[in-house]
Amino acid sequence: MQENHEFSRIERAPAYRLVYDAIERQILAGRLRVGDPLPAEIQLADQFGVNRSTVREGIRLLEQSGLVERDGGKRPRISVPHYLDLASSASRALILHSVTFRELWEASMVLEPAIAEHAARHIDQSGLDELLGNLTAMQAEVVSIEGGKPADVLAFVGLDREFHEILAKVGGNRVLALAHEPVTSLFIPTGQVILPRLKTYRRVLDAHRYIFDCLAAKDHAGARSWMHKHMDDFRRAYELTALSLDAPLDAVSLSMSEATPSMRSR
Amino acid sequence: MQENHEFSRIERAPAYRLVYDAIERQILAGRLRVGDPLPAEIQLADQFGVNRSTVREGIRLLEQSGLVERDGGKRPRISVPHYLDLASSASRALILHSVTFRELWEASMVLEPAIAEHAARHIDQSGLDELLGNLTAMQAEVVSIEGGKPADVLAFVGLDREFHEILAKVGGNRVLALAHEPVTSLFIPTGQVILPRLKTYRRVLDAHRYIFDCLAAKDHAGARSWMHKHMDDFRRAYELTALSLDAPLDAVSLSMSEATPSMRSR
DNA sequence: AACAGTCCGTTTGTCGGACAATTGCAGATA
DNA sequence: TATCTGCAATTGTCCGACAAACGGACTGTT
Repeated sequence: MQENHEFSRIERAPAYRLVYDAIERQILAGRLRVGDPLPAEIQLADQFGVNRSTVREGIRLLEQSGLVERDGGKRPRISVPHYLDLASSASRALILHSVTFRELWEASMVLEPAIAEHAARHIDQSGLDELLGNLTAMQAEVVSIEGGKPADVLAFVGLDREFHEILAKVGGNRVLALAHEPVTSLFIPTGQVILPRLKTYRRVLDAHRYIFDCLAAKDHAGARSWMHKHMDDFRRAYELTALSLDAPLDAVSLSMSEATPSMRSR
Repeated sequence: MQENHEFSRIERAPAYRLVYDAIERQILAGRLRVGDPLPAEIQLADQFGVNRSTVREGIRLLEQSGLVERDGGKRPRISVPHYLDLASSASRALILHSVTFRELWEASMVLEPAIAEHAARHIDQSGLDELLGNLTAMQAEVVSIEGGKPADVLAFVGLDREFHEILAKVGGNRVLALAHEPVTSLFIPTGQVILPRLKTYRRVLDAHRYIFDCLAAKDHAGARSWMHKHMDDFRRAYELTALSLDAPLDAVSLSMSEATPSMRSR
């Protein structure tokens, strides 16, 4: 006969994690505010009753989760995790999970047209100016390439990415922008492979221009529709390069995207 | 006249971050494979030529980024970041950025119908069974509530969330699932507030049932359409509770109701 | 008064060493 | 063979120490 005592699982988290949890709660509860410097390690150690080394390990967890930011040798400050950090983690995770191009493309067929539509509804003059700057830069690239110069693929895909990121930004919906960011990140290395082979530079530029025209005219249906075409083009190009839609994006893609430095500068 | 020397920013990363970078590269390059135990700290310290404490701080960074997993007191292992970890970071970030309910809802109007459509295209019998189990459990809840019992709101929203997560899973698109997860997470606390006030339990159940019927019939257009209605319902309910669409989601929603564990218990 | 240079306390980054608790494993035992 | 036992390896935590960098006060110059 057995006792029917039910013991709940004993959780014995290491002290450094408890430190992390405690500080995280203080931040989320607003008792430690964004921008404030973190208390000195030795003070935290005293308050928690643990060693400074233990506190430091807890702070590393905070640091990696984006809640604490060290700006040079200065005092670390409380901060809010930035989108781009999250997005790059997400991209890395997706690659490690062997996500296929098809999944990526399907997601972009959902997200990108919606983002274009949102952008058309909310864009203002400064957003249009920003897009226009991007378009003229890309135009210059295309003219240069068609003039016989060797294509600066890296610069081109950078502009491509920038166009889509501006769109996500001016839409004013940060949830969509966050969801969209990893998709863009993962498209970039693919674009680097496809563009030099198929030389569809002008085709990309034209698509961006059509979308821009719709945005300027506040034609959200048109923006959505053109973006849809633009994305579908990308899939066709991918297939034309004899790459399988269902092959996982391999680690090579990641190493290439790592080469492009984080856009987060300050 | 100015010299046009361009000095690139000097980056002086601390040693523990270099340790992190080095190990991360080894993992991404596949030289450290998922599931393998991490080399012993002292060995890493020897190889890198730094102190063990420094290595430990680097490992904390890996741990928080999900690349290393400690399973109880055992040797930490290489792992791939799991979706749910990323999603919870994303949710937290969105709340800290004071995202509004409107943004959340707009994103869900994009993602959820698309996910429902995908699910209708790809669902198999086991997925249907899983959904059916969820539906019957929710049905039991609703019957119990309508019978006069006090509503177990927590259990109900848990089932609600489960329904949507199953949908995202059976759709087979991990990019969409990942994008979807934070949205679901953030809807939950909102649901907890709305449901007891408006008592729309049966309405939710009915919507889920309609969606299920469409999935069973592989009617992807119907699934999309019903999900669209379901989401729109949610917005209306939100408005009926006199909450503003454009107020930021309160940080209270996120705060885990958990007492501060004692650090000195040792 | 505005400005630059200097000094000093504080804080972080890193080191070395130490020890208890736990895990994994190999050898001993029934 | 299956189980127990003891040892080595490893992690978590502590202690103490010191160089380097930062912030701020103080001083001297124009």
